[in-house]
Amino acid sequence: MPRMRRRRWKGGLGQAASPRRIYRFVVPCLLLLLHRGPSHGYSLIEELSEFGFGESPIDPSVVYRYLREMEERRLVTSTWQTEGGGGPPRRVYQITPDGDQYLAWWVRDLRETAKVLKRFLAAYEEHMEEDSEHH
Amino acid sequence: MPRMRRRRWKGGLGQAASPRRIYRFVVPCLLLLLHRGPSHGYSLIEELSEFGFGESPIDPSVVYRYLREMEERRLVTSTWQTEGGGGPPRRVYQITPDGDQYLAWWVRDLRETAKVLKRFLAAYEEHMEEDSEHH
DNA sequence: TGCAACTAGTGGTATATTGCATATAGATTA
DNA sequence: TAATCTATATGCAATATACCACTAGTTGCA
Repeated sequence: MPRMRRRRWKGGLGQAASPRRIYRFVVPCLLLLLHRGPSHGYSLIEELSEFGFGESPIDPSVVYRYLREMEERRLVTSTWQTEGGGGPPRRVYQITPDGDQYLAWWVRDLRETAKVLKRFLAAYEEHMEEDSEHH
Repeated sequence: MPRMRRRRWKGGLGQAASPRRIYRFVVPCLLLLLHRGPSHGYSLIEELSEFGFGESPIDPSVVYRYLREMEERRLVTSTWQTEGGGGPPRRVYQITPDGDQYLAWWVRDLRETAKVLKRFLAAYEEHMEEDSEHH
């Protein structure tokens, strides 16, 4: 995969950055990918596009950092894989039971976040309708 | 309203903090409230609970600071209101056309964010179903 | 009179998160 | 052999956010 171009993060201004609008959203994405099966950093970065990190790609350094952090916290374990597909050695990550639990916690939190968002958008639409009635 | 107790913000760990999981989410909330009509800081803080800032209340200083920032950027204007309901003077904010546009931009972005979230949660559920089938 | 709620701030510190630049190195291909 | 792809990092600075402490004045009530 060719080197991805990164977009500068701008708080509220400029272009949309939807997946990045949520704090640490990469973390549950990585955990879900790993729940589906062991994988290594570089491949995870590609797989992340599934969750919207395609349009505004995430910096690889962020991914590698989170993976190391998760390993420290025992959410994942890793082993080096040298032989096999060729290419430089890869660090292959695997999710742990702690990681499973943490993922479940994230899902609960994101469901709440989704509700909050939905409520806001509904309030916006409702207000705008009323507003246009007495234009 | 009695003084609100604040909960400590913890990146990913600990209790949920759903509305705060979204970057600067207070900003569009304030703009929507002001789009419904002029209001002052203290009252806006209370009204924010409508958007989920009730369970994990936001620090008033954050709100006041955003209001000033928005005024600098001409998204809102303010006037002092001394007479009327009594009590100390209030700075009453009103949204500008620029503020309207900015709110609309936010809504577009949040709709994207909502989609991303929905996609993630769907992927989680789908995977978990499959997973439990070959338990 | 004194306290609580109303109202609007400022200042400062600590921590989190991200973005960018850069280093390193094996493998493949032109 | 040079470029490019694969792969994994680290360090640093900019930005964001949270939280705490403090000031300062008004009104109403027990």
